Amino acid sequence: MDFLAELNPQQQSAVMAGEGPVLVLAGPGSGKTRVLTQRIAYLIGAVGIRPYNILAVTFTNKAAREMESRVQDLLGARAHGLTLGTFHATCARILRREAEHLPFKSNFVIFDSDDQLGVVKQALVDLNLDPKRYTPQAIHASISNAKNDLRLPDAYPVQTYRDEVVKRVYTRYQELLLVSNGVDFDDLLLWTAYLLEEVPTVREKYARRYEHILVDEFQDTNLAQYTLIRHLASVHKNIFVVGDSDQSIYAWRGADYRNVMRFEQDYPKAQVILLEQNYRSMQSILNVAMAVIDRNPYRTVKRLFTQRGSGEKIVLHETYDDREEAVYVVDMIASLVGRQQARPGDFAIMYRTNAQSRLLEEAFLHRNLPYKLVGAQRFYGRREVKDVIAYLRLAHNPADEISLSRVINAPARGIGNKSLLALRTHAQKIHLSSGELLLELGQGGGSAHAGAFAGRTHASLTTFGALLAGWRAMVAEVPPLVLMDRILEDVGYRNYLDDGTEEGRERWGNVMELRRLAAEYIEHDLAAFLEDVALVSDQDTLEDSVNVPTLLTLHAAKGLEFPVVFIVGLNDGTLPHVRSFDDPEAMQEERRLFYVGITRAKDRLYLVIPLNRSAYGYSEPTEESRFLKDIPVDLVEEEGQLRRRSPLASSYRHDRWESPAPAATRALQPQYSPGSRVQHPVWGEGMVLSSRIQDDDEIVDVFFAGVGMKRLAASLARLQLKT
DNA sequence: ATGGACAATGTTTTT
DNA sequence: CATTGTCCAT
Repeated sequence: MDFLAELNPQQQSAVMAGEGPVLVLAGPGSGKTRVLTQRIAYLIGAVGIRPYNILAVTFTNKAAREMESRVQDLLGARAHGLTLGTFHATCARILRREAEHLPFKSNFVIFDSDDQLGVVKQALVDLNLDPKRYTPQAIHASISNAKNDLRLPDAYPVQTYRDEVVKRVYTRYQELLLVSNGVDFDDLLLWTAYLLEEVPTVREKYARRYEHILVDEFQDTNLAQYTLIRHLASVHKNIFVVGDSDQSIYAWRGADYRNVMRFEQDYPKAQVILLEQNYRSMQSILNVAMAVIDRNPYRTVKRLFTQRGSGEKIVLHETYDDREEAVYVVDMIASLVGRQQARPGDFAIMYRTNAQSRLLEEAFLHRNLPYKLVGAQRFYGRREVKDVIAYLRLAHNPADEISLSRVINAPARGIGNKSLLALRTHAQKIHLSSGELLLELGQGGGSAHAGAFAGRTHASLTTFGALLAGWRAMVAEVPPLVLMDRILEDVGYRNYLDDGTEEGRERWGNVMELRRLAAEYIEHDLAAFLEDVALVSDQDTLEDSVNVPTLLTLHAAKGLEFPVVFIVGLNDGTLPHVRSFDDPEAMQEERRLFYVGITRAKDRLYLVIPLNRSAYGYSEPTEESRFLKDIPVDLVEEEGQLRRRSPLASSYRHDRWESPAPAATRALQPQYSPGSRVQHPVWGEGMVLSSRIQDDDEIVDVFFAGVGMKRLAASLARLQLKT
């Protein structure tokens, strides 16, 4: 196969590795997607493995699509039958097929994060717990962590009283999901792992089928994912994983890069292949990246090198505040585009938190320049979009209580909280779900339950039930689009949204956008549409055909590359985020996040530091990101000196374990604290108002009676502390 | 049952 | 500050 000639020796040995487990440690830009796709092509084209017997898993749909199209390019129709998809989608498919072994039916719905929060709230209500004391988000995070660790409610470890509470909520939460015939994201993995573990016939079936398994972004797997892969590979043991611990940025979601080490333990005979050559970035960018990541302890050092050339210095730019930062970025882009040094689509602007996109968007809008923003919930999180999806979900699976309560009164049709509660109570009494009871009412079987509801309530419920029954009958007969149109028509959704205001028109526009997406599902049914909609990731919404700058979080940037990258908001508290300060592990992850951002850049990199940051409407001075201090000064070009910069590392040093802590150990402790009394040779006795360490000295503000406030350097002013 | 007004409360990252 | 939720008046 001639395509092998285009690979370097390491890539070749990965692509053509023989049977057995293989671990590929791939630095950024080292062509790992290429290796994965070429290996699939090699297995099919040269080894003669049937596509049907190969499984390749990724984390995002975008990555899956990318691989799919590259495999297509290499093999064309010969690739037909290959299983290639995200972890979640692959698991969903297995679960639908094997539902008979599971506590839900194969038309289960997938609850998104909003729904999940709703279920937690409901569980709190059911258990009479105060949501003020136990915030649903925090409880949900604990539940999610447990699931990622493969712990069902019964096995939830209880050490504190809070654990006890979480355990009860978790139990109720699972009950509620099952009643609705629903699963959450974590369940997709959890149930699949459980299925493969507990049902040997099923495990055998899949493990026999998948002669070769390939896993992308292996460092981001959690225990559930690791376990299910292990089971799937249990017969043939041909498991080929690609990852980079330095790019592990999802620990908060249960990902454990130690799975890389676990892999080496579980498969001691695994071949390990290191890909270090970078095909993406200029050397200057790689040097900065290495300077930053080398400060992390306990890592395999990778020497990133490229043949692309040394490249320009990285630009470090300070601005007065985040407003000005946004203006600077947009101006710079406009000017580079104006001078024809780059195309608008070459730029990406990356930030730590989503909230930071706002000022940037405003700056673009202000200059009337287009941009695109990565973020799915910007669309799928909209009320109107969620409503329409909920209608479809309800038609698909009437047991879905969450969707039911969402749409039963939107638009208002006289079924308020009271009526809904009555419906639920009565349904429970006769062992039906609310949706099933509604259907029964709608199909004319209403008289049997007439006594259960007040006249008006009964009428409204019956009317809605009849609508639902009509949609339900259509589900199997017509494409999703037709059903959707019928629903919109039946409930008068357009009138409900379009109130003549700009906002109303926009909302209806969003519904039409969803309609366009549904229109693509002709071959595939409603179930497929709902599943895809539930499993879209932020990255998936990225449209790369449009030639405009991209705004995205550092997390969303993983796996992407851009000619020119701006990383903004480089101050302590934002890039290492405050919430990571007291946790060394989290701190290391912040550093990796910065590293991921840096290594997205192909040609030029701009690091922007706002000296003041507005939070809650107020502007506050900030310190620059501590990570910047690790960048050797000769690698950067500084701009916008609004204040004296603290020195960057004077040269590149390889003392990875000697953390940049010397600054802290050398740092002086303040000798004077506010309120203490001091004696000055000239001004007499005074009281210390404040004191701070600056450079190598202590600066003390002292108030002297009859003299006023004086600012003194402790080393010069012969102050004496009075006891 | 519905909608408006005010209060509280909160900001990490997302399949 | 901006969103979200809760309470109250219609």
